[in-house]
Amino acid sequence: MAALAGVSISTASKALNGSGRMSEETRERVKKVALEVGFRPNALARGLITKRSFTIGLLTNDTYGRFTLPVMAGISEELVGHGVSVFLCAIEDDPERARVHVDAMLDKSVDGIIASGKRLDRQLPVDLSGLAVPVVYAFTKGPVDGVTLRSDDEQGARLAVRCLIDAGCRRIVHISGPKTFQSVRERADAYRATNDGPPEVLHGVWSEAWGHEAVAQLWDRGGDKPDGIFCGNDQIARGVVDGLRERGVRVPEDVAVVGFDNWEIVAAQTRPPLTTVDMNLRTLGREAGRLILAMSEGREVQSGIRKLPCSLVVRQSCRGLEPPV
Amino acid sequence: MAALAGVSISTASKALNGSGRMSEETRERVKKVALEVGFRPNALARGLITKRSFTIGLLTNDTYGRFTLPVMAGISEELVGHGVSVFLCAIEDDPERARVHVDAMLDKSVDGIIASGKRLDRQLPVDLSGLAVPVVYAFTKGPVDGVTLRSDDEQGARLAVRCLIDAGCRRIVHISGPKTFQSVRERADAYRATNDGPPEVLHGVWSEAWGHEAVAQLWDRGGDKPDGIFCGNDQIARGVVDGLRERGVRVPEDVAVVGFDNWEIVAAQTRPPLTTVDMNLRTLGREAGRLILAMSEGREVQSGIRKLPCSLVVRQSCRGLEPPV
DNA sequence: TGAGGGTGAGAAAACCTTTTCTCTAGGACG
DNA sequence: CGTCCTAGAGAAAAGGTTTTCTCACCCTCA
Repeated sequence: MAALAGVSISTASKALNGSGRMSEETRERVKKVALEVGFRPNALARGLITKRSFTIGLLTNDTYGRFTLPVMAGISEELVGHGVSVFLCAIEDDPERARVHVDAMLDKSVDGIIASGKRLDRQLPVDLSGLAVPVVYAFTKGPVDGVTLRSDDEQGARLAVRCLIDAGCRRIVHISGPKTFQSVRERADAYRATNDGPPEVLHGVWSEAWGHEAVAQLWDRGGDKPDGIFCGNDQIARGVVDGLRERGVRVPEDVAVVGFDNWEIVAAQTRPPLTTVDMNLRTLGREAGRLILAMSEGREVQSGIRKLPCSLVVRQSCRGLEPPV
Repeated sequence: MAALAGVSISTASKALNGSGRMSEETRERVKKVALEVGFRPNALARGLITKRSFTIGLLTNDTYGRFTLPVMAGISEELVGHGVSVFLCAIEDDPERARVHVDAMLDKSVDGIIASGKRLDRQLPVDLSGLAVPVVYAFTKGPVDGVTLRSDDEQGARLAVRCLIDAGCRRIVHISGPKTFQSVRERADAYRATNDGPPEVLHGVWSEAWGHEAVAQLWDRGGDKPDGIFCGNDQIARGVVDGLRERGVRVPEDVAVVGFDNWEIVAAQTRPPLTTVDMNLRTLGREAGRLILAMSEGREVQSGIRKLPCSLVVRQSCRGLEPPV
């Protein structure tokens, strides 16, 4: 113990924590010695008395980590500087597993829990309200009186449609996922509100195959072909782009395409690479971290839903405004 | 405190932990009361005295989580039943960040650290040897005297090549990633050893584009065309399959293709879906969990490298043996 | 009947901090 | 010269467990 190097345990503690009263000289001396011997206060003992463990839990049902991973990165980024570590608990959609994980976290007196998921309109299969610790819902549905963070899908969709319009598209079609998803409806609504031309929305599943098929539907029927396609996610967009290429339709010259999600592995590998909407999940994670920290420190945080803006990542499938010559 | 319901604190503790001496009746009574009042022993206090925090840290530099996520799932799956929670620390490749995370974990007295990564031949940018806690290296390079877990890439590659041979391929080419990767060399060696026909290995980068280009190289030159292609990973395989389809070559009828990684999002969405080698990372994670648990409990674990077998996931790009009629 | 042994259970120490309280000097002030 | 105040630092309690020690009691055996 660093106290061996001059002072009592209590004085040492106060010196290191900047509390208590003592001469500046004593304080400095203690700090110096602590540094020299590499003193590490035991977080368990500290937590026992301060009631703060500098630990939070992240609960998610997103198996692929497509959404959770960026969120996690943001949280961690925000919190590690405050000495807070994050428990990651992947509960598939199993209430039992969720319960076990939550119990384990509670046992460890986490300072807070962040619930995260893969859908904005589904709750995790576990009830987190009424827990003794604060909870933030990030990219998953929370209770009405909870603190919820989500992406602004309408704004993101507007971004996408505007990009197509700016690229000169006159007839834009929206190919999206199942209508049962709230985000699908929101994006479609924003599409309808932003689009100048005749609106047309095709619903299917979240797969490349559906993108293909949708293109087939559009091109095999008579009548006008679209010159711009706004896709509900990047997988669909990839299917669409592949489908178009196979038909000899050039992207973006003949038809411009915009995706949604900015899932690198899909968006960047598409030929041509996808222009797509990024939900800024990392930023969302940072914000979640900031909020849970505030709440765990007892600061009051306003409940309700916060929508964080999306941004557009311009690659080659839609270039938007031509650069001024 | 549950002790209010009958006995002293010490007796209660002993009753719940199955230690100490007391009548069976007392023990049962305490347990019953504890259950009724939902007694939760404080893990901090317990950890303070037992020197076990029931907490381990997972350190990874795998940003996409492609490898880490299954490993993590396995670890968690194995450990949650023992009441152990997992800190996930994503350090890009930043030694400074790694240091901070490791310090945070050490402060929290983790019972062990599992180091994980995205390459079998690269160490994490932080030195974990000489730490007071046990360390297991899972899917990343560890020190020679460390406990290391990895996939058996040679065996996996043999599986792939055999599948092609069984499908009747006479001329199999191996299209893989950069020669600087140890796994690339191992897979290539296994390919050469298993393949009957003339060996041909093409090295490039880990991308679909390279798969395309490799197909172009093979088909645009004169001479025999391969009838089987073993790819270094699924992204290359996807590029290859797409390239073949665009040339009107049928998969698997004309050319059978096998990938590596079983990265669902790529393998399952390819047309046709990829037959590919799965490294069983979840199992690897479970094993890592089992080992770190053993080590944290003081049980001796033999150091060295353990290779875990891969398995073949048969989809449609190579069907292997035709089913007996 | 008394000694010795075994059984059941509680007391208390220990784990490592933080925090509050107490104590000692020394200085200012009356 | 005595009193009061303050600065500086240590003593001790508290936090919730586990674990070792101790104690009381009853039973057995001589």
